[in-house]
Amino acid sequence: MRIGELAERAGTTAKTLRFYEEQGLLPPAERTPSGYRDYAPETVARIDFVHRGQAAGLTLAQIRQILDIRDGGHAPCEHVRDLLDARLAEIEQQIAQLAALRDTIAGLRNDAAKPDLDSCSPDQVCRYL
Amino acid sequence: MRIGELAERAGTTAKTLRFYEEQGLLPPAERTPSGYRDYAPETVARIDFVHRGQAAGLTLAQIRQILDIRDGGHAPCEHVRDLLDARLAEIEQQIAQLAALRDTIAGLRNDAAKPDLDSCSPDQVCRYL
DNA sequence: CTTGACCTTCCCCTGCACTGGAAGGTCCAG
DNA sequence: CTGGACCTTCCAGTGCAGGGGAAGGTCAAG
Repeated sequence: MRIGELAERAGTTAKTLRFYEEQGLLPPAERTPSGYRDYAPETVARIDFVHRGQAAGLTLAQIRQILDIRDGGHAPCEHVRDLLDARLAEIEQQIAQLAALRDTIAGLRNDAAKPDLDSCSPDQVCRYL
Repeated sequence: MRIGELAERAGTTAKTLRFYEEQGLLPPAERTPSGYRDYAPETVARIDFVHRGQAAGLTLAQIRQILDIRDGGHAPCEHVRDLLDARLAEIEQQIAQLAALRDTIAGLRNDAAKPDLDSCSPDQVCRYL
């Protein structure tokens, strides 16, 4: 299978697949005599795994780590569990930060709606901020 | 006031202030005869405004728009209100996406804890993903 | 007179995950 | 044999908000 077909089957682009190879997410592809990359059908599953990892919010570098462990013949379970736990903690923190930001902005927005603040003071940039 | 002092007073770095000038957030500074930038004390307030805008999650480009309007002699209130409203909507969406991602990951993590999945299947990369 | 702190411009680098485009090679149908 | 679809490598850029560091000018203290 050539790179274009693989890309289509895996729902991505040829450009991205070359990038993945460069980043070590895909092993260097076999080549036809004329130099075209030639992929085994199973490669689709590997790309799907990359996509699932991305859907879980992992970076390509983290996904690469998992694949490296697996390619080394080991089970990456513990590592993956740690990564997922770390992501969970990060996400909770991000949500908390965004919630705080939302409250801040909502407060600014509210203050601005007060009737006694109808005029903009000329010596400040903006009464909203 | 020279750039180093201004940076310290405003809680930032000289490098960043030159960057802000380049980006149009600060007007081109006055220069001493020897070419040093020379700032009026009020400049601190402008930089503080930039920081408040950032704290509200606005990009430098958006903050620049506000400053441009104000520098043009108009009140940027409506524009700022629209920006804040847009930010609020964005934040809500980001929170919702993160919450969904959190649930996804927590689900994966949970599945992995099931006792009947103790062994990693050798034909998949990882049972967690 | 020299040292050291400060300033100037200039260009490149960071992280993340790609994307665009140029110049050229290959393959198959008509 | 020609056209077009596909492939190759390599270089460069995207967005965001700066940071690093070189090469050189300026200023006040000792």
